[in-house]
Amino acid sequence: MDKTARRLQILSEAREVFAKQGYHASKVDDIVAAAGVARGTFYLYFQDKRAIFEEIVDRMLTRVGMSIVRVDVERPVENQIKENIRRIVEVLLDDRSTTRILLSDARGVDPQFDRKLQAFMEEVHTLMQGSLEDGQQRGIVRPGDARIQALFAMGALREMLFQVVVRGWDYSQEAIVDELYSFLEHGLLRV
Amino acid sequence: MDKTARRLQILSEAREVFAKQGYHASKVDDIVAAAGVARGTFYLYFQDKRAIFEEIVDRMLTRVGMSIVRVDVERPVENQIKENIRRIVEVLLDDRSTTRILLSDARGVDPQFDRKLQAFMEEVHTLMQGSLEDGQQRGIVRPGDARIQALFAMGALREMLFQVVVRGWDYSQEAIVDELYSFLEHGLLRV
Amino acid sequence: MDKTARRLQILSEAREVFAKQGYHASKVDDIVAAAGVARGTFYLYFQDKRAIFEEIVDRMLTRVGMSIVRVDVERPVENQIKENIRRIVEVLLDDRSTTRILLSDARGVDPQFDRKLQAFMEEVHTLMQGSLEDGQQRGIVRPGDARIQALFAMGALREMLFQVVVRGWDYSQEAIVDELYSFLEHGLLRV
Amino acid sequence: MDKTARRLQILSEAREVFAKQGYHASKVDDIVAAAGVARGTFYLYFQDKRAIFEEIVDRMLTRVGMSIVRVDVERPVENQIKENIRRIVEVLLDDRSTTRILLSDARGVDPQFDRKLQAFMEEVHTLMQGSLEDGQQRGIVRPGDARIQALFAMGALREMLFQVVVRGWDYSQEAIVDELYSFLEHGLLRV
DNA sequence: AATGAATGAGTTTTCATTCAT
DNA sequence: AATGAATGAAAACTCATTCAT
Repeated sequence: MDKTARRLQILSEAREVFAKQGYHASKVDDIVAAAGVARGTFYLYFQDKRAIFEEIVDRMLTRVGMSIVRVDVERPVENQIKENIRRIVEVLLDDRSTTRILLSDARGVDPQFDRKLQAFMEEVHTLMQGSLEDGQQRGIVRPGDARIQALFAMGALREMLFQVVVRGWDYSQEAIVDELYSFLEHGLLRV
Repeated sequence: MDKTARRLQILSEAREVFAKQGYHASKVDDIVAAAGVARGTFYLYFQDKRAIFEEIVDRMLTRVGMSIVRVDVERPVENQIKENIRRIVEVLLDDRSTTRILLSDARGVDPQFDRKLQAFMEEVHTLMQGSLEDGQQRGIVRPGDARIQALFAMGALREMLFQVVVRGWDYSQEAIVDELYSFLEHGLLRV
Repeated sequence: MDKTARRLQILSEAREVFAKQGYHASKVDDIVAAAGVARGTFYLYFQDKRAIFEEIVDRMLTRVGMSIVRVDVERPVENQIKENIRRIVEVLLDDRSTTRILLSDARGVDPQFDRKLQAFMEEVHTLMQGSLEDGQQRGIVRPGDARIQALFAMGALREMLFQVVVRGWDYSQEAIVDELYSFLEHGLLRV
Repeated sequence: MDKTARRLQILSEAREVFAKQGYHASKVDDIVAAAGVARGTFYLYFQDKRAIFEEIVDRMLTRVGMSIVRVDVERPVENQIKENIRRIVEVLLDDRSTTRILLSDARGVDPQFDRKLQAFMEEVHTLMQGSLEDGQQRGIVRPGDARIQALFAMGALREMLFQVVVRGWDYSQEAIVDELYSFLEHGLLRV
């Protein structure tokens, strides 16, 4: 087994351990036991427990970040928004363990890590807010505080994914996207 | 200082410590230092670190739980929903430290605690889902999967409170309720 | 046993352990076993192993430093030099364990510690060199490179104390001082 | 590269590493990195870390030992003493890295090694003491405790070499020998 | 009731050494 | 002979909890 494969293997086992027990309850011993390697081997590939956790999360953040495409206001916006949601959901569902980590151990690992995560969320939020403001000018998005609109959309998505990934709700990617989009479209009250 | 007062004082200081640093980063030392009592004294009033954390959260969960009033389908529903949101937000904003704890250390304290928190959220969720289903039958709530509608509403509220309480966004209780209600009412796309 | 006493006790036991085994071979476990306390207790009083070692050495360096009195060139110099040697020897023989540490583990503990020790030795050296240069001007000290003269004197003293303290040579303080002084006075060849 | 050359190369690189960082701070990793060989290769040539260190020191001790010539009391003694000093200094300055090791990591590597070093020093010391006692009988050396005279001479030499090799003082071999000899001849006080 | 010194189980981390390739 | 991945024993250090005063 070459270095890269071994590294990925440990990373992958660590992901499962973190997903199952959470960051603090996961001991390096649990990880190496899961990976079937000696304790020292772990430190051959990763600086420490925090580093491997960070790498797991970073990889996912990068993938999520890349899945988001800036909305082109020259073209129809609705579909682009829906596509963005679809891609984000796809990436997150593709690696449910990491998504579980992301949604559960979001805070409390350590202050520096908290800041990094917050920065990412703010970046996504800003991106989304921009799209919504564009949409408002073009009359596609309802007027109002776009910052909050973006926030609510993220909250709804987050909660949905949490249920699916952590609680095991059985919804397909398409169903999730449709439900979310429909919610964003009409709200829930008829009035 | 009598027993009850001393107990509350430690509880209160612990709340601040947990709110600021999170559960794991908060050491019993930090708590007793903040409360100005000896380490041993802490254990006269609380079983252990987990117990005081749980009590802080439990009290809040109880208050939130009590603030929710079952929607009476015989009377106009909209206002009752809005009132429920208003009361929940009021309770949560009234004790921002605990709310911060609730929204940050949601998981990872220990498996038993995680389950308790989950149970509460599910209870609220079920309650809300019931109201929405009532509303759907009475034509007030848009048709659709009420379970998901409830979820989205909770996610939006949760995210909003997180920003206000953790990130320091400056919104009044009234503004929060209005924004949320308006979002629930119309969604964000105009279409 | 109050905090100060306990601290001193651990310090004292650590001194013996370091003196007997050297810094690197001395484990924190050895120290706490010698002191008859639990491992955690050690860390209650000292930051870490390096800190207690440094404190032991620092205390001695301070005492040695204070035992050195600047030579007053207005008064007869010989006696003052002899008195300085006497006092240094007295301090060092008074705590043979620490002296053993000082002469054995002089280097290799860690770079920062090495620098501190070197700085002290240079200070003593400079002081001595100054005295010798005064002495040369007053015709009491043989002409020559005072820097080297000071160095040789220190080397001779160091070696003598090493034998007495580490190898167990049986010389009284007075004998040591006399032998050293006599050596400084006449050298060893008759020519 | 044949076995002997490879062995010498590793030995030589290890010497530099030990000289720079001291025994304990030098990791096998540092040595193999410096030598440009794989970790396993190191163990093909040397039993363990202690063995290579010991060999480096042993070689030097052998050379120093061989450089010392027993003083022939039938011939003029002074020159023979000076020649001995000269040769010792020559050998030690010829390999400054090892000399640095010898003067710095004098103790603390491990008990057995400490004993070996001590044995060597005692041998040299005994040799020198013998010469001085001869010299005393022939009226060339000042009367007194020859054991201590030998010790002081060694201390002075040791300190001088330490400054030159570790602190970088710039003295030629000849200057070192002259200064030391002159010190041994007259001491430093005029009286 | 209160104190705070003491405890020691539990974790992380390092690094000399081995061994399959 | 050489490699370097893997090993695991050995240390250091933390901190929730206890208990004698």
